[in-house]
Amino acid sequence: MPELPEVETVRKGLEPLLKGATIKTVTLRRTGLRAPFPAGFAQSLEGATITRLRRRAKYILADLDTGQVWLSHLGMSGSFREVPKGTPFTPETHDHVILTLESGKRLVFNDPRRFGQMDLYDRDQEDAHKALSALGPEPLTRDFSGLVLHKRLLGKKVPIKVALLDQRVVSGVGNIYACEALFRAGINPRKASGKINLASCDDLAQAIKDVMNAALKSGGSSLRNHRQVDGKEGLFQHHFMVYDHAGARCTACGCKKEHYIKTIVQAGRTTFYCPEKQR
DNA sequence: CCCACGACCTGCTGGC
DNA sequence: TGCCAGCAGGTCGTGG
Repeated sequence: MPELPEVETVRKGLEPLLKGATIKTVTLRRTGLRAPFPAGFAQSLEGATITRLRRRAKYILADLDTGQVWLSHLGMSGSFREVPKGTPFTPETHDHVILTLESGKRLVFNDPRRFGQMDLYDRDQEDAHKALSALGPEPLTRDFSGLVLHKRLLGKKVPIKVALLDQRVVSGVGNIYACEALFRAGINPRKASGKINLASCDDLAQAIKDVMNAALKSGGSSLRNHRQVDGKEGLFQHHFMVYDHAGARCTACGCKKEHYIKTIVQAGRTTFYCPEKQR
């Protein structure tokens, strides 16, 4: 469940549980996810108190009172769930990391595909962390605008859809919101990113902000039964205009002609778009 | 540097 | 009904 709105929803869901919480024990049920857990991972978390929960791009960052930061990425299929105090706990399939807090509550990380990531680094070295150092601007801040996007796309030949998935261009956008934003901005996903003029970049940057803000209000999108920390599902999937709508009549674009949402594959990912609106 | 492509995993769906 | 190819919200490394 992992683009910016989903990750931010997870962060918010974790906050009441984790902020100020002290980690009592950590159980690792395998040696790593996509990459091995860092040396001394469990021991470094044990006894630490979480002072703050942040998000950068699709990463959840937990500041510890030890000066370290606990980094998590959900990959394609990762999720956190809370197990209340006193509830008997037996691990389910793909429960890989279990934190028991001093409060008696538990936090479980489950990830069937194991594309997720967990790491630990020193807070004062944050700029040097490989996953974070090259990230582009946060789309929901003032650091991101049509002008900024335009500059970042200059000279690029990759299709705009592919550029939006590049976390160095703008961070936190994934396949769903790339498709939805391009639709809203009326931009053809195949268009060479370096050839998009400033006015269109303005539209696109605004579309990214709009669609992500709308998704955040709905608690993100829940595909394939994915749930948030509290067990509820996000609702934004009901507001998709193109994503997952292949073959459906395009109604949202407002033009009167009868036409349909098409798919193409770009950089190995399915792009959904309306050939009429996105010329 | 830039870009295309495969690899990493498991689970679900749709077509035969 | 059962089986299997194909596909899934992401990143990273390796080539040319």
